[in-house]
Amino acid sequence: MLAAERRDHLLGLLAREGKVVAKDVAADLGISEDSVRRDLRDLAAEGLCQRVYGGALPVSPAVVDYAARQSVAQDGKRKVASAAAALVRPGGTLILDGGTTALAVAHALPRDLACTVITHSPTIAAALLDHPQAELFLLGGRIFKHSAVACGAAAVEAAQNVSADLCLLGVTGVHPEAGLTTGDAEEAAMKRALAARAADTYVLASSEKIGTASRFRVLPWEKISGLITDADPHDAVVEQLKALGLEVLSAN
Amino acid sequence: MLAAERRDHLLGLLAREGKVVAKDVAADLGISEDSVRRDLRDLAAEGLCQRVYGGALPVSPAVVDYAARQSVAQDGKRKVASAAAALVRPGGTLILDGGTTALAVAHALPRDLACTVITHSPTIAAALLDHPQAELFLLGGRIFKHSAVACGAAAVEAAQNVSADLCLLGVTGVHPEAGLTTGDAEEAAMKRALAARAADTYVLASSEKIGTASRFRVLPWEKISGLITDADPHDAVVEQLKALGLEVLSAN
DNA sequence: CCTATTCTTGCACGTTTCTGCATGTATGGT
DNA sequence: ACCATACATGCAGAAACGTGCAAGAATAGG
Repeated sequence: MLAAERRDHLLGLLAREGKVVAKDVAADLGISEDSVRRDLRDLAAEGLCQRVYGGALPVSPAVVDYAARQSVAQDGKRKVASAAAALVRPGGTLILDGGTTALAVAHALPRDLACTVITHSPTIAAALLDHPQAELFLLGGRIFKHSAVACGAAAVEAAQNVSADLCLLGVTGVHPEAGLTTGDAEEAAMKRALAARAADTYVLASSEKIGTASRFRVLPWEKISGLITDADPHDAVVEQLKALGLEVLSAN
Repeated sequence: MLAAERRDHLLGLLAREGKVVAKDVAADLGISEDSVRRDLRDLAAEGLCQRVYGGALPVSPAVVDYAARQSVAQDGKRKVASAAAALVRPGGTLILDGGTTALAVAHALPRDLACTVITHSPTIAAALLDHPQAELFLLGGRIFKHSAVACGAAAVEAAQNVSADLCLLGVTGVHPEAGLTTGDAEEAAMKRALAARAADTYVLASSEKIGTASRFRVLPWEKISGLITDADPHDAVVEQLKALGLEVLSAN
């Protein structure tokens, strides 16, 4: 029995029966309950199920679909996400960008944290629906399919009407010379609009983004408060960034 | 029996029957009354029910509506949804309301239909992400957790800037005298705003909604083009609606 | 091809959480 | 005022949980 088989089996059960009981599955498949629990824990960490005492329940289909397609669960992203989640203060207002790293942040937020979350990503909004204390505000606009977020003039305009303590921004490239970059001009504009509405802006970038550049500049270094990454603090590029005066928070 | 299942069962009872009697539930599920009381206490602490001597009552129509919608996923909605999906013309613009019936419509739309979909539901937006030919426009605003849609002043305002050929509206009650109703005032206002922006508005109502009324009026009969339901066309209430001049499309 | 390392899996242990019962108290009806 | 029922609390057994550990499998490196 391969681990991937177990995972599929569990996801199948969740889809077909709406629940999974750890004990039953263990008996059915002839494996230990510990393995089932471990699998469920991992699936829950990826946002593919909701862990409950005794087993697990499905999360909303939209979230599952999306999370299954993207690999939210890469270790680097998870580390960055929990470091970022630690910056969110109870009662504060948070602007959360789209993208898988930001989605990981949403999953890393404590379930009963009382805060306001502003986002242009329907996926992130869906992921936070079960946070009873969280106030959600969705920025509307034309949906860009490849990144599944609202962008464009309407979204940027909607962003003008909010303000927040903290903005967590995902980018696809962090390069000492090219700066913070992303692959789409509309997305870059949207990120700029979001960052402009927060007192502090931190950029999330798992290690593979460090030292790379995409096509469109998002922001100059001066506009951001810091960078959160799991890259080695003594990495050459990271050292360069620090030399530019950038605060680098290590997520490890 | 998982704790979460008991919770769902209780919420379902609250929604369907409007009350829960601790003793009866304990007998039905074969668990102790103490467990039921504990669950009800927890639900009340989360604001999902109102604890009374001997059991519990629903706290607000909106919550009840949502819990009920969560628990049911029946055939009727699918029938209504595919009948509604057939109204959508290629190249057209569709306003899709939130709610599970509307979500079913989203799933019923052909995968490569070229059309523009405007919605205030992040869930529906997420469901349509894999329709490559569909243009999506999301109306933003404060997210109402109970129904997982954007409502409130910002959302209504955003709706003013769109227009469409067709609006498909879900409601929780269709009653000859009370009209089209739903459980939450903000949702009702949002639905009104959506309907006002479309040339044609059709109301989706699976059979169990027919003849029932919720607390808030959405629209008068004159404002809608027709009703799509899987109820028996010779049902007494349906006949009454037809007598009012309403076009009733049978989904079967 | 062999060895070292990492990963996975199941087991054992201590800890936490749940659940039903028993007791005493509070509530509502008669 | 009385009684039946519902309630809160404490308790104990059971179930589920997390963690550390060791044996085996898979992988990487020589």
